[in-house]
Amino acid sequence: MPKSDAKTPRERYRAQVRDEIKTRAWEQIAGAGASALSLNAIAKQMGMSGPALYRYFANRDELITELIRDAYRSLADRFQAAAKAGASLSDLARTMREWALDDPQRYFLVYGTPVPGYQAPPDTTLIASEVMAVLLDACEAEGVVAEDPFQTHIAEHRFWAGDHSAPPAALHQALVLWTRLHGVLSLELAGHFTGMGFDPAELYAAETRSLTGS
Amino acid sequence: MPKSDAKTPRERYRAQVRDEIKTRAWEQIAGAGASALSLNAIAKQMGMSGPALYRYFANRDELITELIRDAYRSLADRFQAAAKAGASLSDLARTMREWALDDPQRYFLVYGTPVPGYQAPPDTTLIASEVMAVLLDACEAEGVVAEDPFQTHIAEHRFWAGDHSAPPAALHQALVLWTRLHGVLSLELAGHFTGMGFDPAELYAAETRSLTGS
DNA sequence: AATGGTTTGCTAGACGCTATCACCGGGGCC
DNA sequence: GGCCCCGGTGATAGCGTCTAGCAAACCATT
Repeated sequence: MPKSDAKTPRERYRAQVRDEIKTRAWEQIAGAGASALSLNAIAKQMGMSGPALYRYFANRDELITELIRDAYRSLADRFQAAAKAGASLSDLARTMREWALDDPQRYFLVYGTPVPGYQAPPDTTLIASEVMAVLLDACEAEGVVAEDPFQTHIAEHRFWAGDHSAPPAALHQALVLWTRLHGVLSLELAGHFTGMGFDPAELYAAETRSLTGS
Repeated sequence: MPKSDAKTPRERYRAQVRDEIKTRAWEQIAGAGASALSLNAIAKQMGMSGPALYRYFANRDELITELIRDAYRSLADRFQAAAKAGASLSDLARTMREWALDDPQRYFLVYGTPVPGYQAPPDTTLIASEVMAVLLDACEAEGVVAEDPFQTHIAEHRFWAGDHSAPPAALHQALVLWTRLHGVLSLELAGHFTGMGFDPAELYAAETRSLTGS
């Protein structure tokens, strides 16, 4: 985490301040959502006055973009760590849910409502493909999705899978895993299940079973 | 749509102005998202000056809440109309997607990232249960979900289904239909499929098939 | 037709936010 | 030591929500 590659002491200090700004930003976001992020408030919390922050981040968008990048990165890291530890498909599903529940606002920063004008920087889509690669590996190993006409379509449009060797059924399985888990998670985190009475974890587990054969 | 139940001409004018405000609000939201909604800008567009709007809506939150209510209502209306026309499960799924694609920001207003502090007014959850009731009817008629331990859990927590007579498997089917469709839709509308190459409609159709048996 | 209360819209302004400017002071570097 | 640049400050502009106070229009009643 320190990432202090020891260049000039100047740059170390700079990186340290940037990190603290991001930490405070996460605290604010966790409390009131990304839309309520106030650079002024962060500066005041850190004991310095408004414009000083702009020495470290050009504007609000750049800070948020950085936070999004970090969020993506943390998801990819967890996935790759799980994969390295020999995680099964249902382990990956569990990992996904734990990551989401750890910090719902972080989840929403990645998968939530986009700002119409906003364009994700290319490196985040690259990180997203790392996540997808882990999923593809696992699906190739233990996929159980049924045959479907969609698989002929996906076989002809497998650009997004890069040079991964997974068969069409595995591509289908990875997409479906992604969308189904996201469907349950996002509705749960958005609070659409509150007051309905059942346990979202059970539904999530059921969806996981439907994709792994228990 | 007019809803002009002819009371005093005063109230008719008032309702008319409120409607125009909401119309402009929808235009703004469609263009730049709900977070960019500016009451000032709406007022200027309508040829009146800022604070005059506050004669019609107490504050920004009240306006947005009203928009959310309208959005919910439009979804419920479409679903009930489809049901009255004898729609099948896959017809309902198609209805859902059309409603979402009609106005993505309207979809996000209902199902998107929530503001942490915000509490939905009770009548919106009531409208949500209308939607669910239509889904339950259809699932009871032609559900095909596999047996799963989740169904014993949902049988003991069927509070959300009200006094609907659907068996546990149908409850399960309705939930899964909802979450799976939402999973594909929200990722599609948020742009997470752009650049991947395949057609989201095909994936949506595949998910629909997985829940209706072609 | 005149009157009085209500409703509506206006301007002025308080306050917070992002963002940018010119202007210092102190620490690193030769 | 002397230079310079980096990081900080206050001032300022612009936009946002929202309150307060005032003039005019409206409506119902007498």
